[in-house]
Amino acid sequence: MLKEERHQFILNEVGIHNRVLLTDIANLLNVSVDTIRRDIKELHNAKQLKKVHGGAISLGFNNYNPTGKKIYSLEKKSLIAEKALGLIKEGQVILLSGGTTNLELARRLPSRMKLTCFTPSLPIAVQLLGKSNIEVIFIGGRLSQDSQIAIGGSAINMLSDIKADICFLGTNSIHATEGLTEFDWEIVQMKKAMIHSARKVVSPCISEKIGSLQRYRICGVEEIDALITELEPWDTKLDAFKNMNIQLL
Amino acid sequence: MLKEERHQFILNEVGIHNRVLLTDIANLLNVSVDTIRRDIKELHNAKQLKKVHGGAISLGFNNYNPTGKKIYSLEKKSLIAEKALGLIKEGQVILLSGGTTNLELARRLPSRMKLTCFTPSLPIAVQLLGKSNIEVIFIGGRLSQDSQIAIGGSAINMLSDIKADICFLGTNSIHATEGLTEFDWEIVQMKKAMIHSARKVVSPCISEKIGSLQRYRICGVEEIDALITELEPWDTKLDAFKNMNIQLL
DNA sequence: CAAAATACTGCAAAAATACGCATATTCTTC
DNA sequence: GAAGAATATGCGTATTTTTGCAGTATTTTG
Repeated sequence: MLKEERHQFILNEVGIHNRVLLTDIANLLNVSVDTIRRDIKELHNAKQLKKVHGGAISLGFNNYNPTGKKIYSLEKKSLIAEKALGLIKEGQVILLSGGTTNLELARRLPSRMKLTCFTPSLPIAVQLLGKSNIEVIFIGGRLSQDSQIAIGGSAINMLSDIKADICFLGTNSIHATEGLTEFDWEIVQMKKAMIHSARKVVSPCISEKIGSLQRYRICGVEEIDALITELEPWDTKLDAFKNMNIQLL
Repeated sequence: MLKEERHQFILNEVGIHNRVLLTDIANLLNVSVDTIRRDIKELHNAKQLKKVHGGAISLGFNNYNPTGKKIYSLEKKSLIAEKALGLIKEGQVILLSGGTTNLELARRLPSRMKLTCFTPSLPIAVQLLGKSNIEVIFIGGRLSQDSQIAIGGSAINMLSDIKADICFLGTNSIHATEGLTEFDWEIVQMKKAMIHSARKVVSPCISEKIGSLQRYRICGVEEIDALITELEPWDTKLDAFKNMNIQLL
């Protein structure tokens, strides 16, 4: 492995987690701690990150994201993505809908776990293609310009041939009694199809979206198996979902 | 093997994998490491890649530059793309295979002409999605990591439902008597299917690729309707194709 | 404060590189 | 064509870079 590659890897990790541990990287890349230490020292001198005792941290966390609001949302999505990772097991077939939360999840999929991923989302496919351990299958069809996912009969048709282990179904709105709703009719059709193409449906959803309502209905809350939010399990926002035979993470 | 060929090969590898190891390339091409070292040094000075200890890495690896892939042979490819544009008419359905030349073509598609584009190529789809006048339909399927296009039965199946007006079929090698050939078997199957999915097949091809030969055959030269190169029509390299009932641009 | 974890230093082996030079190949020029 | 120039390639050797290891110093933590 080239030194340059290690540098890229470290910077990427720092970019995602905002911090890295010396020993973790050394284990991950199968090189000695000293090597990583030297790498981090170089990157520190090049002002690409900040060296600290035991590892390194991102130096531009506040500088990179100008609006404090967005950081917050991104942090939530990171949290959700990390929780979602725990549901995935080696060798599984997973189905990823579009959305930024799922994109965060895709970025974090571990690079040593063999997986098969189906997705109709262009940005997610691009992200996943960068990982050599993941077999990516794109659900083809007409591409929607604003959501960047494939829609239409052809895509739904392709979905009908799939039975994935888990579907991560990003959603715009979730409501305890009204269920999951969407703004776009075509996307609703896609998501309905995706639900039928997986044994287990998990919905990653930041708390802002809880309780909101859109024009069209995808399904009831009882049709999904788990809801992942950034909240702690005892948060009152989740009360409405608590006796609904649905896993809350 | 010519030096230019090696340079192309190296740049291609870097383009695909973002990195190359000196020793790998030397083994692959059966030349000494010194030769490759010198090649990489030249390419480094020409700012086509970045030389590092042990190999080389892509220039745009860490800068977030999704569009500016690589500038290799760009002028030639631009010329070809411009010529290809002349074949496209308002309202047509076009089918674009993968490859950097087609990517250039996609980038140049006029933003006022209504078009429907089918493609199995991830980067091309991303490019086209930016243009609001174009309806993009992605040919889904298993994504090949190297070529970033969808391959396999599912993709070929989807192609069988299409009859486009023109197919722009990028090719790795074209030979007057041996026809179009490819390195990868799966991609050959895709391209065969694409030929059958269009009324007219046009092959954009930079002159370096003329006369070269790969492992597997896609089709004979007589099966394509036009060949677009960056050369002038009277160039002697094209002599072999001149009495073959094929349009030369 | 003491134990554990982490950092630094010097060193040696291995790998990669630079350089000079001999040989082979290609390109000119006549 | 053929001689000569220019370029490209491969090999041996000296030099530099990288990397892991061991010993010692420093920081963290309970």
